[in-house]
Amino acid sequence: MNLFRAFQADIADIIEKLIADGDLPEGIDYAKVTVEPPRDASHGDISTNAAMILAKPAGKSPRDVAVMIAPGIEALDAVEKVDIAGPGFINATLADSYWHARLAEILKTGTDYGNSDVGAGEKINVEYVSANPTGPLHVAHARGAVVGDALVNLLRKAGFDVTSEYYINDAGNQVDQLARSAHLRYCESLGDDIGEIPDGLYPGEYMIPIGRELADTLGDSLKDAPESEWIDTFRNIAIERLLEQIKEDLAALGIAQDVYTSERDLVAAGKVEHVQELLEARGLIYRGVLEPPKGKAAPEDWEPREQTLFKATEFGDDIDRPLKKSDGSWTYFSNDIANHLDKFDRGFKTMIDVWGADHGGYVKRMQAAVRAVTADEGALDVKLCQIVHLKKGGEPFRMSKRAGNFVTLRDLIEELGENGKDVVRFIMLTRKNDSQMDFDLDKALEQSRDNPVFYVQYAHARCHSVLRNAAEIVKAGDLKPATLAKAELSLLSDPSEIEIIRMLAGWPKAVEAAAEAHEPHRIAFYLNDLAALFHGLWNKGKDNVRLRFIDEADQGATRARLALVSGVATVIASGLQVIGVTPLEELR
RNA sequence: GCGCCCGUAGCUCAGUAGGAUAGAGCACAGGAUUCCUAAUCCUGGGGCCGCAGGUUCGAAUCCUGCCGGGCGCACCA
Repeated sequence: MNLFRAFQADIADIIEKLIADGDLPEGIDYAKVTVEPPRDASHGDISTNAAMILAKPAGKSPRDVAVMIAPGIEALDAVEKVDIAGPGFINATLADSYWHARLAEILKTGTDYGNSDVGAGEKINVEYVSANPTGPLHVAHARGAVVGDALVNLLRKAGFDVTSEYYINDAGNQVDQLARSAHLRYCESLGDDIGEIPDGLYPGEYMIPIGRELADTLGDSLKDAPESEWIDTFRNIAIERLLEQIKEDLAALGIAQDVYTSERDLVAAGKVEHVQELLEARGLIYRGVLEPPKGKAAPEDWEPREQTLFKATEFGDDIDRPLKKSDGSWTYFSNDIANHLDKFDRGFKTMIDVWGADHGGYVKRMQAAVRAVTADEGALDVKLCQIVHLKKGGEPFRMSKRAGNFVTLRDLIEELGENGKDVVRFIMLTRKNDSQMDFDLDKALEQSRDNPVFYVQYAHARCHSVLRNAAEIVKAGDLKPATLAKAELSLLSDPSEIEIIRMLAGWPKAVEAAAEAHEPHRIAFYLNDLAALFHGLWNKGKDNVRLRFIDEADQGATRARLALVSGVATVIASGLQVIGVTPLEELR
């Protein structure tokens, strides 16, 4: 349970009572009343803006309103003291016993701590990666993959019913070029000298084994045959093989989407026509000619052409958008509308797409289309992931012979060694998605404060190290969280101990806030802060023997502190689960 | 030329859906190991939150206009 939400409900009750008693006007709006942790810990544990929100409609000063509300808060069991401060904040300090109860709750709940029901089982679709099946994944895809996958975990923890999805762009010109590339490699495998790979085809060496397989299974009969005789087969096989590779790459990051939707299947099933009918029926389609783009970006071959256009401008886009190419075939945009309508038809009113920043110009029109086609019942949120600059020792990093100039995802993970998956996943979440990011391979492997992956893992390992060492004093069976929860937790009274429990108890709120904002990076930052607090407490034990976790002379205090340590380990593990990183119990 | 994103300490970045005296790491200057991993911690200096207006009890956060950087700009995917 998010404790701030609980207090918010308490305060709502207090306000209702004041209304009933005639102290506050009937029908006063207190929806904007919030309960939050104060920025400055010296202001107590929880803080509400209630008095400032209610002052104006109540026709009183914030202070007067605060004076009315404060006694009700003070009467709550958990509250030790209440202050009115600043412009009208009501601050409450909670009793230590309240925090002890939270710690016990954490230990009993385990890594499920932080699970929430704010999602209320609402269905959400998260589409991510969706890379064209024309080559292996590269680093740019890795960020979107991690952000998408962590977002899925996060939303699930917050109580949403999440489906993760990959949209396969297996229709259109580029997969025909893929088929031709495969045919070229097929000919090569049969002994032809193919020379330079022509412009527009895929030159990567990853096409070679596909050509060989086609030669092995199909023989040489299609070598000089007209394209129409082989293109379907070649395209299908090539897509299938590359999709297998992509899935392997994703698996190396610990990712496997629930649903793979094929663009080609959607088209074949007539979904695009369905989109057209729907938009037609709503009067959102017309034949027209677009203005040429202004300024220097105008293409030289531009000429006025009549096209089938969607009235995207009615939904906030800058210009109306073509649904059909000048040759009458569907645009990618049309197919993608069908993709989103299909998701809506499957029951997803909230859809999230994770895209690369180079698709930024596409956001408005897709959101416009989703609104149009769902009659405003569906909503699309797009998370744009900015560029990742890969570095090594401060210098730009390039390698890869496999895929032209790009570093593949596989290269990246291999370069990072046995914990490559965990390192990539954590580092990719150390920036918010729309900030550019430098990813330094050397730093990512460094064992120092500067490397957040290590720093958090170290805190977790340190907890377990303490618990291992404690086994010499406390019976192993008594080290289980459920048993530690029954320790005399009131012995945890030092401010720095309470401070850590306060941080741990803030975990559910952190989860809810991150989930509602669709921002998984917040989890990584929370964990870094928690780790810092724990390392700090650990070191305080150097000067102050009383703060050491293990005290051979005092079994009771030791058990209480071990409960705290176990709670820290639990919450770190819970957070790492969201990020998709395996918590380590030992580092070496 | 238009649209989107970004602009916070010397550097890299957070800033909890508008809250109180704007934070962290790195770097820099000091300090802490008879003691659960010093792989860590503590202390210090450092800021016109790009600029200028506006909205209100209150703005780094919301609105408008500029400045600077990135991305994208019929029918490609």
